Amino acid sequence: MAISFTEENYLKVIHRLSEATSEDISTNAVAELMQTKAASVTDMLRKLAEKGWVNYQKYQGVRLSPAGEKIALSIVRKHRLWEVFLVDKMGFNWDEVHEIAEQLEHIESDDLVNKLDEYLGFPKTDPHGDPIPNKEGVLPELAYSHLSEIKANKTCKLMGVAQDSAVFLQLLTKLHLSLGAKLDIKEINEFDRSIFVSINDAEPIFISHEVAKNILVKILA
Amino acid sequence: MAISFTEENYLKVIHRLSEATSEDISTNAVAELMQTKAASVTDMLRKLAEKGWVNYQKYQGVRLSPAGEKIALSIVRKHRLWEVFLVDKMGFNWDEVHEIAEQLEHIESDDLVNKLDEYLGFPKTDPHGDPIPNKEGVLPELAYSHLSEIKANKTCKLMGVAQDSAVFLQLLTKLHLSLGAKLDIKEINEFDRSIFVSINDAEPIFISHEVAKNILVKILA
DNA sequence: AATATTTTTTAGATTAACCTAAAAATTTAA
DNA sequence: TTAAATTTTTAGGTTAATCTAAAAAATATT
Repeated sequence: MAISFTEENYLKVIHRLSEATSEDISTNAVAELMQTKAASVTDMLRKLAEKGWVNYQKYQGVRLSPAGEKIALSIVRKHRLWEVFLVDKMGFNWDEVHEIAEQLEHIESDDLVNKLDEYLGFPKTDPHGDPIPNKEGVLPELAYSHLSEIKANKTCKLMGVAQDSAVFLQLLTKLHLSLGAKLDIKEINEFDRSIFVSINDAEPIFISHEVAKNILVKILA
Repeated sequence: MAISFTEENYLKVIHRLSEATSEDISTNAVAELMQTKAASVTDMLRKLAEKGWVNYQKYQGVRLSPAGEKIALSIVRKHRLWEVFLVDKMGFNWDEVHEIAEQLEHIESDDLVNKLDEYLGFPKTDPHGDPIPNKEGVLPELAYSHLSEIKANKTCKLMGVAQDSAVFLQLLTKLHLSLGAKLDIKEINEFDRSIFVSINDAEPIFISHEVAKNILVKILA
């Protein structure tokens, strides 16, 4: 069935919200991420339900149907593969690729997506550490922790970020925090939960709790 | 000023029609290429004129303004660069790339286009031999002849095609006619202007006038 | 439990891009 | 040079996606 860019974006947003909770997604939550009004969302949810991509009962919130989930995952797959392309092949920085990938994710050609996947060497994650669904829509489950939850004196590896905003990513870059970096938690300050951390064995630096919350790591030791 | 995909497609079509003639372009000609009705075209031409991208007086036909020409050339540039990418990097055949490039040509990022250009080695032509405008919108002028106009006993090189349809390109592939092939015109048949031509010194084959009309060549000797 | 607040939906408009049918202008032909 | 044919435009509608304002339902508070 034909699908518009707008419909794809709604499914993507509902998918994103669903990852964070097992509850039904509220109209307002969708409206906020779609940068539109609740009334517009109501209209669209009815339409998506008619097409069989979401389960929606008025006043009850919405969730993706299996068909809708499949579409959402294919968009996520395309978005993340294009991000890898933009960084690895085009030489963009990780904070520059989101908007372009938002456009590229709507290009329709299964053949192209799979060729791109192969060309990039079947990457498992995008430049922000987010997992890339495979051809069948299966998301590799990467159980990472938030840096803010790690105990002092632990060593871990920076595997991803919980936020793609350019300002956040640019801050990480300024702090020399990039994917794969080795992080030694030297000290956690009780006052505001800020931490001192050594990046790749360099002099420890100071990181706010807010930043640490958005950094995903794998514990090494 | 903001521009929609549809507006971009209209400008592209007007540009294409303008290349073939110095006359103003008729509403019907645009309608046919846009696969829409003349009434819709009239509406759009008025809008494009308001935005300053075309010069249009009712009943007088349309032509691109310098601003419109600039936009059209940037779309052509993107379309052709993406075609090179699809063939050279993704491994598509030349008859498979048009539809995908029709989508990719609307991706908006000057930065990406210029990085892509560099990544591809600043190609001068696309996989069909069509010239690629440079960053400034300047089209390298490639003065090619139609194979149908070449005299017997001449040698030439296949530089491009005058048509991108998949059926035509697939036929060329079956006949072993690909970009760069050396063509020796052995004989032109008076009956229907079909020709016998040897491709890369192989046994001469028979080619219809209709095919020859759509093949662009550079005369070697 | 009744009321107040918040959330969501409905009702009615708007805009872009399209359509059909009819009218007007232009071009072609007798 | 008038009439016929064609092309183009106008007039009036449709659909998708949005909006505002008001009504209805759900949730929270006293």
